[in-house]
Amino acid sequence: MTTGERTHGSVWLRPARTPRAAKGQAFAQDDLAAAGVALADRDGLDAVSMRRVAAELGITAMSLYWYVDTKDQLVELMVDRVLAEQPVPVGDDWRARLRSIGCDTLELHRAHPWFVHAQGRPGTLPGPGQLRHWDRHVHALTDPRITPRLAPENVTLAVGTVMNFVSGYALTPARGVLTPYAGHPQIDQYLRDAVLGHGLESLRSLAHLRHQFTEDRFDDGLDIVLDGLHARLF
Amino acid sequence: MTTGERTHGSVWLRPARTPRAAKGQAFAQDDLAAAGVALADRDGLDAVSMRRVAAELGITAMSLYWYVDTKDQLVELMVDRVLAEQPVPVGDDWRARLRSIGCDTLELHRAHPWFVHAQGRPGTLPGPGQLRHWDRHVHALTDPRITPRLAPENVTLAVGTVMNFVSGYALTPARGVLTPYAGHPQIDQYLRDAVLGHGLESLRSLAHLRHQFTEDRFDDGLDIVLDGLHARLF
DNA sequence: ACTACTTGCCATACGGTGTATGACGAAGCT
DNA sequence: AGCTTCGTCATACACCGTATGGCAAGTAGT
Repeated sequence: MTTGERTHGSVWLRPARTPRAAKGQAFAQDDLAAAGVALADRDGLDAVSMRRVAAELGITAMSLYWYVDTKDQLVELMVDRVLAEQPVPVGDDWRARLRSIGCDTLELHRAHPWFVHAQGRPGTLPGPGQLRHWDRHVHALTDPRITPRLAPENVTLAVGTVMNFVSGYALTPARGVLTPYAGHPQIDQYLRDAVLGHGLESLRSLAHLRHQFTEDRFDDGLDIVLDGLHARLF
Repeated sequence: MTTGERTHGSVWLRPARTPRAAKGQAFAQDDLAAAGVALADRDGLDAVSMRRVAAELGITAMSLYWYVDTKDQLVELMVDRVLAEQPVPVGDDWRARLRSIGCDTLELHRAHPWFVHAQGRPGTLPGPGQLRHWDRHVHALTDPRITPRLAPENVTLAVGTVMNFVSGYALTPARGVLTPYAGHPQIDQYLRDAVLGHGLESLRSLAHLRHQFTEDRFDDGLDIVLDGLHARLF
């Protein structure tokens, strides 16, 4: 115990820092998380560097290592902080509540576009915020006021399937790679040449291509998943 | 046209490099992509640096900028190369073919765990490999030998929903954050303390928690999505 | 054959990154 | 008083992406 043991694992396994609570300006881990989230929301995940987060707090980069072993642990804190503020699912039946979960999660991704890339890194552990988040989800589907009673393993299957769909949806930014360029002639030209030049018969019509890239049908996809859950689990 | 115009956009918009084809060792863009893919498969996406990719090819970092404007463009090439080798979907009906698409994509993610994080970066364009990949998918679902005829926008909806589910599934590595630690007493301790300490009633039983983290039910989730497509589109 | 230009590669340099090491004052306890 | 712990910091190192400019070899024009 003479020198600090380097966990090099999850933040949540670090021995808890008990701030003196009396003097000097000492931060909580959540302060670092808040600064990181603000930075990432504003300038993207790549803008989150130890030096910048530290500057945001008015200290230097190396001071952060008092609260955290590693930059990855800081990201872990950011992820947990964002999950902690997720609302509880609302609705009168399982379908409404699962839809609520899906929509809330989509909004999370819209508010924090970096989240999908920070989430679930290997070697991380669910923090208190994420555990509470999961607890809310499980509770929403096992609430006795909800009509059909589900086996526990099917609760996680239902939530997981919805979450997988939403995460996958959030992974492609701005829905359709083309949206920012829509109508740019150079890109139409490229696509036309590529499709025609390689004999891609099924993509022939550019209108069809546009569709492939551009469409934004989150609600339809979510309905499909909910229909599938209805057919298989309820 | 005196100096090189910096596109700072997609690789596919770069004026095509016409290799002398005669002398000196000149690479194709695909050679860079192959080196990058090999590196990422072996050591992860963070290990893909300009210097290392260059070393893999026996040249220096700056030489890569002859073939590519930016490291992001190199990643774009890697993504396209991986998509180009995807197999054509097999099966006798739409359901089998969509399942084939889902399973092939899952295998892609298993073989190239970095792919999910490299895919769909803003400002990128679908390359020839990805276009061919999409063409194969559209073809698989519009093949006249397949029983129900689908509206074009529903073809993309079906494929997109399956892909979103699979991508979301691939996003959490090693299925369940806990797998690598399974049974590690320190982690059981942490989880128990966290759940009990915060009064997370729905997560009370550790067995349940285990389930939440550990389960690997890709096939069930895919079946759910396919059921939903059946209910809504067919 | 001489020139002019293009191609492919490289050396150097700059500002940024994560973090290892060790020092430092201030506060608390004995 | 002395000692320990807390929180912060300065310095340093290896690595990163890439801007700039140079250089040898091959091609094209005359």
